[in-house]
Amino acid sequence: MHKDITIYDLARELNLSAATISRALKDHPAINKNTKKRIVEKAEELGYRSNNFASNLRRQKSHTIGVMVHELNSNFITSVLAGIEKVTTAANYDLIIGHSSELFTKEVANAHNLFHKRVDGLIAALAFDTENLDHFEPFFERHIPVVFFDRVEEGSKGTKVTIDNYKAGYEATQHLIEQGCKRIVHITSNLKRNVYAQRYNGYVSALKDNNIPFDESLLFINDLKKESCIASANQIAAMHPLPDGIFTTNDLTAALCIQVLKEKGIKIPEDIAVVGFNNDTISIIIEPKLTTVNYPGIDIGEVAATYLVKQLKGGSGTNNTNSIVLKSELIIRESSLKKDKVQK
Amino acid sequence: MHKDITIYDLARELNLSAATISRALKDHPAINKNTKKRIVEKAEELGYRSNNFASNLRRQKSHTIGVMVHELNSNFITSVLAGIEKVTTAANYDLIIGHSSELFTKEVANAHNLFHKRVDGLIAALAFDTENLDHFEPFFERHIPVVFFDRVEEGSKGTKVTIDNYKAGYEATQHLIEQGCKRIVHITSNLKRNVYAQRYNGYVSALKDNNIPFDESLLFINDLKKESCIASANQIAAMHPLPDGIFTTNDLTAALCIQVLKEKGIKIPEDIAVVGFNNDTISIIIEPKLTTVNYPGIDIGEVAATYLVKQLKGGSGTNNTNSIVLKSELIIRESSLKKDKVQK
DNA sequence: TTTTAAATTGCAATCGATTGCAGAAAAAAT
DNA sequence: ATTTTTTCTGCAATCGATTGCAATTTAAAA
Repeated sequence: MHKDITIYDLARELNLSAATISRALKDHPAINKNTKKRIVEKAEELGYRSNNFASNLRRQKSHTIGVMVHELNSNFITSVLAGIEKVTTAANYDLIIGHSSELFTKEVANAHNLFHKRVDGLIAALAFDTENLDHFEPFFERHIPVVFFDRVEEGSKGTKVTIDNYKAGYEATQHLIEQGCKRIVHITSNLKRNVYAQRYNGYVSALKDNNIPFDESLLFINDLKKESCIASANQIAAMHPLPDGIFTTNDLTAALCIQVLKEKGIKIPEDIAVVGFNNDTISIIIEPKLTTVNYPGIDIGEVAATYLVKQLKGGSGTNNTNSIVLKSELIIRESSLKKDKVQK
Repeated sequence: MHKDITIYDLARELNLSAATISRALKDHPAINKNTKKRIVEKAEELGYRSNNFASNLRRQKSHTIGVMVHELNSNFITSVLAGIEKVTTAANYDLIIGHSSELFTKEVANAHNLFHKRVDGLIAALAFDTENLDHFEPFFERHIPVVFFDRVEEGSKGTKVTIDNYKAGYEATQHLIEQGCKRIVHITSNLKRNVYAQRYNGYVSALKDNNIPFDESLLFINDLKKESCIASANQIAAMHPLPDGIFTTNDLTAALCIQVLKEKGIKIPEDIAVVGFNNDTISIIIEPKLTTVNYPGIDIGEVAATYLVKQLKGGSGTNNTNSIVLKSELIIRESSLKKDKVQK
């Protein structure tokens, strides 16, 4: 059985004090260069690994950032994680990732767990059915900085990093209108979630600005699960007159709609033009390729992490309630082009 | 600023010793029931949270399991994670997830990090281009149990949880042959990785058993990146005579092939039947829907975690080199059905 | 009532790294 | 040669929970 080497072992070997070892290993300026070198070499030789628990206990810092996401299986989320990782790695923070599978209860459990783990800061996107932010209170109380992204609660404490979902929704709808659509379905979800609410608002505004009356029967709100989306698609296919455009709040929904509608002999985009949201992989697999809103996950992650790290290092006022809005863009592909031909 | 409550605070409040508090909170049998109740209530009241660092330091255990995966954005991996999570949560272990983005260097860094974090055990799938397992040596040396899944190194130490990739490859190929295919392409990757090698072996065996000569020009080995797969698909489309079947080692590759081939006017499955691997979401989005091998991620995760937890609790010999093989199955959809009509 | 056994609780050391302060040694200034 | 600085190192307490062993109290047995 391997025995772990501690700074005391190194101290004994080198006839120095543990204090000196400790300082040398963190490159403390007060330690002589030669001494430092000897220590580092010895540590290497004996395979020393510092004990985080001891260090964290003493310093009352975990040097760890908690990340709470609702799912892992989307381009968007993995991109966000990549962005976060890039920044936190550079800043020498560790990550603990918890995912809620879109369940409020699990989100609460994750929050408790990360709190218990004493993360120094938190980056979080809310679950689908999160009803309140009570589980974040312990963090707020102790001034542990929290940065929300994507799914955000408007009035809450903490920093928020989002895109302009209103604008994205407006542009998607406007694009459909420009393609000649007059009866545009919007499939979305729980309007309590900011992302859906704002995209919806954008959709409504675009209609209004183009003098198209809002028709409640064209609004579909479901839980975005596969079965629900297929059901919605079937409903749409059965409508008279048929809608001529669909704007969905994510790509899988759009893809499923396209699939169902095509099976019923409805032509995409000729009969119905479709616009999704997120720019996931399936948007280029589905046929026709999906017009969608590119949601820049990497940037979101980087910005959120950068901001959090800044707060952690700066030790500044942590209860500031900033909002950071990044740019998104409509990517136009075949699924919505009624008029122009696609540029290959 | 909130001050953290410690067992000493509780001890003072209740006129007890810290030892008693500690024991009561972990439900030690030697503590009187009433005392226990008082302590638990007080802890609740004051918002006590135990300090993991102190506990881990003292017990020399992190009560944490490290998970190393190559990617997060596949059905398979997220299913595995779900399976792992289910088991470890029940057994009261925490998880730290590291993903290598398929990079050997990052896998090494993750291993070091998890080692440094002193995980009690490890569950890992190798990265695409992992060349050796030296980075796992520190775990082996210290008898920290390691369970590999999916991407595995045949002769290595540690437990391995896989499916019978040979059989899966054989069945996929056999299915294509039964559909009348004679010139079957296999698109795969680095044959040093067990999963690819075994599927390839299954493919070769099935050909042999059906007296179809192996044709090297039908074997495509690439890095499975989007561009490479598209390139391969283009090559395939240009072949004379055209192949009549394709068996790919993952679903995205299959989907991209279908897309490219369809664009060239090649009919799927009439001209070329296609079988993928994994049963990712895109397999039902692509048109025609993709025949594929269902890779039971949840089961893999559960089995791997269960085995690891057993080792951790049991404290048994940890260097045993077991192999666990789970069942997989071919899911037949439209993309490969040349003969029979699809059952809707 | 005394003795023995069982049930509770406390003492004190331990895990390993960190850090304020003091002290020693070396270098620079007078 | 002495004083003043500067550089470097060590002492010892601290972070909070755990646990072997001893001590005390209470219950059961004799």
